[in-house]
Amino acid sequence: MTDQNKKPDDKPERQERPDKPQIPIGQLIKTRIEKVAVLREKGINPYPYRYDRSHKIAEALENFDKFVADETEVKLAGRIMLKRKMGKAIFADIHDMTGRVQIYIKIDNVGKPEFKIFDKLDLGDIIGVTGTLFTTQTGEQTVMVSTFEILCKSIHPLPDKHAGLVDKDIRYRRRYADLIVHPEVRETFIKRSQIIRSIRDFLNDRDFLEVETPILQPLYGGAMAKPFKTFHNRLHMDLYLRVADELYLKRLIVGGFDKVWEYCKDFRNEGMDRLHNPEFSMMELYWAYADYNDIMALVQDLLRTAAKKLHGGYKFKFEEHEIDFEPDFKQISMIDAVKEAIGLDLLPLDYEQSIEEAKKAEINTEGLINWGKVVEAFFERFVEPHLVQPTYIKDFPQEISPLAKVHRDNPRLTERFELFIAGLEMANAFSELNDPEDQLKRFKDQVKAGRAGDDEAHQFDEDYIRALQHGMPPTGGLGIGIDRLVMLLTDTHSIQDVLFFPQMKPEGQKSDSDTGTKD
RNA sequence: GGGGGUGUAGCUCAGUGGUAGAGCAUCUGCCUUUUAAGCAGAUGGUCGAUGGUUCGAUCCCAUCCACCCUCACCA
Repeated sequence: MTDQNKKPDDKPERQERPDKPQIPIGQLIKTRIEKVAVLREKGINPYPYRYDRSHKIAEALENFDKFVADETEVKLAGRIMLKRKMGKAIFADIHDMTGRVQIYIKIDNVGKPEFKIFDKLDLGDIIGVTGTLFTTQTGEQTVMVSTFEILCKSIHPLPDKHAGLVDKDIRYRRRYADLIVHPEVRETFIKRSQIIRSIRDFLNDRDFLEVETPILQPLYGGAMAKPFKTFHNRLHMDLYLRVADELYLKRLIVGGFDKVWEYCKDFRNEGMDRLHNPEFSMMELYWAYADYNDIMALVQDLLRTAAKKLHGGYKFKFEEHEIDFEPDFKQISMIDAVKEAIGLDLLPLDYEQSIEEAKKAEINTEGLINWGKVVEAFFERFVEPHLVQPTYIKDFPQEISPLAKVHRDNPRLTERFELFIAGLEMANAFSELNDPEDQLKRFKDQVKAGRAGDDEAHQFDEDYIRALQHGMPPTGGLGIGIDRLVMLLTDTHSIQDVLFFPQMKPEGQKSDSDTGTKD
């Protein structure tokens, strides 16, 4: 976290306190540490270097009949999740990334000393087993273990084997434990990876060049948002964590790259809730010689591709909705959408008239400093919550779209659209403003708005104007919120559940007087 | 920021104005095809923190901390 109050040469605070370890060394852990010592005394390394698996668990089970017939010896590895001792035999379940399998250890097969070692193993230990496959009397496919190796001794007990981890706070803080005991959580993140991969493949197929641009920026721009601020000691200057990649990517368009995109983390210093995390993932893309209509077609293609990859088709469930990507995504202008919803045409109104209408509609007019903001407020109030099936809302007012090109049919509007699905804002795109004179004027308007108290107004980026002066071809640009896309496609309600490590406050410390915790 | 809720064993949760309980996990026995294995016994807690009321507080009150839900504001 950056902190404006901190002096530049402050050293980062130490998080851990060695005298007070965060994990209490309870009796359970003590017992396990003693087991580690016992293993070492027996000449067994509890943390060996490698293990040659012959198969993943799922592979062994897929070939079960064949392997039984051939008496194929398999070598599997995984974490012990359940253990059932039957006197001189033990059943256990081991898990790897692909699945689970039951293993069977008999004293007759492994010998008494080895059997005793296995008997002392704990839930959570990682082992490798060698054996053949068979089916038990109750019909379960099982590995008859001939030998086993300890691959990692686990010291910290796992959460309850049935209930798992319930406390959301602990699940996010100890995601490793959450992932061990909740396969469905693992599944969500595998899907996340598949979605990102399908986007990457889609763009590669269309000759978009994947690039990287600065995260630390001397000026922040490309989105209406409050930034995180930090300080570079040697340069002795403030830097900002990017709120968007936009202005750098468009500089690359100026530089002659026709199609560029970046998969990136952006940072916004604003509220946190089920849709917002201070750092989040975006995909931004810029396409020379295209306009926002081309981008609409591209987005529809891209989302269909991702949905098909994940669901095998274009229909899927999200919360109580069935989302359908099959029909062409609906398009409607923001003005028309409001008109359709409440019968009010905002287009012919001037600012004062629009404010009057807003008051009549009981919209809070605080901060609505221009006509564009009023239009947006009407849209958010009366239209946005009802957008379930994919809908392009297009032609945003100019005042709230400082980087978008003026609409070819109406100078009050811009060629900009946002895509809404299931009430979520999924994408934001424009025909990019490439007229340096107009961009200069828009920046000046933003600076004015900033002085008037709009703390999300754009900064004036002189070098960006200079880049546009060199000439940027007509360009269509796009940003897609990846976390929200993953939420949509995995039917997940909260952004924290599609981020491995969502932002959390530091873990609670003992609030006694030994530390100056107040600051 | 407003409203509501929660915080008790490693995990999941009961409970009471007289300093605590269950299931799972752990430890010790018995059990060679079990599967949330079973049976018998045992260990384990400054009951979120600090103050107050009280003879006595885990319980009542106040403050604080953390988390969850929700409204508002923003992406």
